[in-house]
Amino acid sequence: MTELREALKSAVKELYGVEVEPELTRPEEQFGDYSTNVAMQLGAKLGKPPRQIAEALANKLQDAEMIAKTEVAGAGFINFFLSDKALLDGLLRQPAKVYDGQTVVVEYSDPNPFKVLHVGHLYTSIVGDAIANQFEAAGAKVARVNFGGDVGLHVAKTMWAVLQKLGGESPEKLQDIEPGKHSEWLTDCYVEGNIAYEQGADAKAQIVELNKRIYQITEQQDKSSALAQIYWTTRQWSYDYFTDFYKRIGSHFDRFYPESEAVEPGLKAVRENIGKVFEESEGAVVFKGEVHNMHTRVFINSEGLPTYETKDVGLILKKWQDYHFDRSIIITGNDIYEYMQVVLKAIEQIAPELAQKTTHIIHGLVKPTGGVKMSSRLGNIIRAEDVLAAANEANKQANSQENFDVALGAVKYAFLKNRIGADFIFDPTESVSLRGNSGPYLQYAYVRARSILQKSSGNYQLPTTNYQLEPDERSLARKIGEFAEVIEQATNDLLPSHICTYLYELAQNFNRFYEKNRILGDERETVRLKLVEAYAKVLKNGLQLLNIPVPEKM
RNA sequence: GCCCCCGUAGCUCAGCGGAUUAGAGCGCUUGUCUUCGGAACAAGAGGUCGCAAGUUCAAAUCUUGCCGGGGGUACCA
Repeated sequence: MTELREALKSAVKELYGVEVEPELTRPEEQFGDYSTNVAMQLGAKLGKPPRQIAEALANKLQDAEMIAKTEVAGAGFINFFLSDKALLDGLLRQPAKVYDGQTVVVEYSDPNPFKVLHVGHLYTSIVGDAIANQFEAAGAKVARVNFGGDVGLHVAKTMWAVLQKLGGESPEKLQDIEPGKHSEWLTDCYVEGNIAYEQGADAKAQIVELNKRIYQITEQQDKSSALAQIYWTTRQWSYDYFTDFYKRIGSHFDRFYPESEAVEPGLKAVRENIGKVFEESEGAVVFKGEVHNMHTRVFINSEGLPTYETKDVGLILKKWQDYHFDRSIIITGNDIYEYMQVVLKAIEQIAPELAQKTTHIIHGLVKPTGGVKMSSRLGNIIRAEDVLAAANEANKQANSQENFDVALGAVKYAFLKNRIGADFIFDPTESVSLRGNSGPYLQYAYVRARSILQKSSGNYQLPTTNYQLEPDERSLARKIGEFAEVIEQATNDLLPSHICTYLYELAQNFNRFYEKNRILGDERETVRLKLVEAYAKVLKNGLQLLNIPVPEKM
């Protein structure tokens, strides 16, 4: 509520000659629509009793057009009750475009080619989509990017098993693999290769050797040798599998950065800074973290190959080159927190402004319960698709309907409603319930609101003068009007969960209204329809920001 | 050992410096309505906000220590 904030600022200036940036919060409904604690802050500064200051300010603002009344409470809070007109005017306010004209790069999901997508990837994808959408709503030009290891030990492991299965470097034999089974086949190869690496000394040596050869293939852009043909073909299979999956969950990326592309810029930056930022130790190039109270990490290993650290350095430089971002967000699991701290510290010494513009968001673990299968064959991993399948199945059971939009909405909402950072438990049955705090509940809420509007005459214009809201209408209008602030807060805190909490509270508020008040056919139909319309719009808007499907019918 | 994250009702989680009574969902108890597609609604039981100090006019929220759980700690990512 910028007008109120401005009015408050100038009142403080006029009365006390001080500049303040007053804090406005949403108190409990009984205490008003907005509340401020400026009087307490000023009290300390001016050496006057806070309540006295509060009284003076409240008095001064009493007559503003948007204010119905003011109250002073407690130690010196000022509570503002908005006029009905101000409330209705604010109904469809949109979040402020604080990122207007800025470019924000959001990196998330980051699956490795040649491996399966697991729950963790699903989680970052969902969180990343929501955060990217929020920046867009705040006016930013957003680039959604995805980083993945198309080179490295896991690739060599997979490739080793691929060669075993093909009986040598025979690319033509890849045609025998059924197209629908490509990703599954590769996943099996990875598992086999991994076992071989850990168990057999010969295999291990071969895999290490293969690793170097694959680096060379990407470095020299070799597309013709037999191994290169196998590599590029299977790599493409993997990317196809990702693309299909993202399409299914409604994610899209502007750019995939394969690790192989980050190698060169990364190596260059690290090598140029040996002696300055990095140092040689035991045949490797390392970053000494101890001085910064961090871990020491290897950037170039004793084989002369870049580790993930160097590729991450290269990636940040590449992102900068491609986008000249004002802000860069990286979303990963929290197991990588300290690792990323080291990378960012190293970047800070190479290109300080890039580190300063970068924010690393970490999330916890998803722990699925009841009905989500774990693949023991793949090493007790929970695949992303297994989570979706479980939700779909739960939806069939509970709501006797098959609707992937509902299952997907259920999973997304269940993941997003938790504050990012801590681990949480995912229960498919609960996620899909039409009662309680769930995605389908909100989807259904929207469908029913639309249904009311469709049955109506379509006339929901407000009278232009002398309208007054009844208490229940007022309460609903107040809640609807919070939307923009909630979005702003969520973007500021990088917490989509705020949006979930709000949407659910909004739907509950509507329920209470709907239970007691007739809409269609009532003498107050037009005003009420106006509220329903705004409510439906806000629900849709909010769900879309979360990248949750918004069905018109269920 | 050192470092990071987490610890709020029986369960799953919000709240992350402000309001007499710390919230929601599920589960439990009682009541209401022949429902604009119950997405029900109303009332109730249930909490030493892990423990202990400190900072503050004000602490679940900030600081420190401890306890419990998870993660990281040189050539994996």
